[in-house]
Amino acid sequence: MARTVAERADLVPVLGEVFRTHGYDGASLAAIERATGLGKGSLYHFFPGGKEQMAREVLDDVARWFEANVFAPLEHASDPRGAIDEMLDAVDSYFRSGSRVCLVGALSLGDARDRFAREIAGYFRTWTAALTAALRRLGHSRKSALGEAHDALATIQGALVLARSLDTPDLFVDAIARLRRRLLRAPEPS
Amino acid sequence: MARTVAERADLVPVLGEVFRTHGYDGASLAAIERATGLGKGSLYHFFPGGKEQMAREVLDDVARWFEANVFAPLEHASDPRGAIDEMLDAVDSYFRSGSRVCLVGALSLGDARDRFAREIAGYFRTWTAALTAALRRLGHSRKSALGEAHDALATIQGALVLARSLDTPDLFVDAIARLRRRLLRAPEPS
DNA sequence: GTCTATAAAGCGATAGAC
DNA sequence: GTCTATCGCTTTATAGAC
Repeated sequence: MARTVAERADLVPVLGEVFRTHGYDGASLAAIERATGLGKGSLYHFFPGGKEQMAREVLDDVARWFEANVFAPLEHASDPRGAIDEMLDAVDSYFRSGSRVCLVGALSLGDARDRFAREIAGYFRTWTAALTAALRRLGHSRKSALGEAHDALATIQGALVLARSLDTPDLFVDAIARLRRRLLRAPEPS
Repeated sequence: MARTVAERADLVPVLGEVFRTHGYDGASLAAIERATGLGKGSLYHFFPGGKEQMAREVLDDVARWFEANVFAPLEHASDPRGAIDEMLDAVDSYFRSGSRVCLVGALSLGDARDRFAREIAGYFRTWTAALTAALRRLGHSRKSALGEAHDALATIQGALVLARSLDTPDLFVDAIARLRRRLLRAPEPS
């Protein structure tokens, strides 16, 4: 990670990995210095707001990525089946087939949750809405679509926790495969 | 929480709530003193190993509770359907219908994960095995039972994350209701 | 068994030289 | 833009009086 002159743009992803693996409290400035190869001076030059600003920009970055690669397709694609398929591909690649943990989920526990409550809630709320819309277009009732969407998001989040806890990323891949079948099957007639 | 003489037995649950809500890093001794009403002197008298020992005993306590109230029934009850039903009731009441977070899940992220890797993995592994056994007796194939068990645990963990992130505990209750239907329906013929 | 005082280290953040 | 030095505070943990 040695560098001469840092650019803000490629700094944020590195920060993301630090918060992802250590959590907010655990991501000490010492760990951030180590990961970025920058001293406190440089870090505070880029992020005058300190650690909190760093985390906030990382969250923004994640939100933008999901907006572009997951939420927008779900809401606007002409083919809802294809959009859900793409969502699961994107999710699998984003979470590196289960060897990466969800940053938003990681920040949703402990004291960080209060600090970033709005951003965290927004992330899950937007995702739920987008997936619900796609499921409705697939023929689900309002209630059924919302339930399936909640279950899908819970499965993804929970499978990440399980995969990491049991140190078996494949568990996540399998869960995504089952989730794909579940989401793409025809809705039950109501 | 004011008290005159503390007893070790009713100290552990209080510690559990602190770790649950603040995470391991966030659970400072100051917060623990506040919650227990005890000074450092008393705390180190009961737990010479400090914070790590406190967390370890809390994890033990949780493991024992699940062993008695969830795992054992799943493995030995004559009626697997009834056992699964009881499991979901126990889970709902343990997690206070979604307003309580999973301690094991909370410790599975960040640096605490390395410290308690064995205990965390054991918790999820035992639960998976117990639920898989019940599902097999319900008629599922080995593969189908394992998949359903993983999905069920992921749904529970993920629904807790979602419920807390969106500050809507009911989301957890609904997820448990759907999970109940899913687990108790007849296995697909293979 | 409980307290206060204190040590030693780590924390986030700032100042100022270059 | 990057660094080092340093501040002030909090952290975990220990010592010793009661």
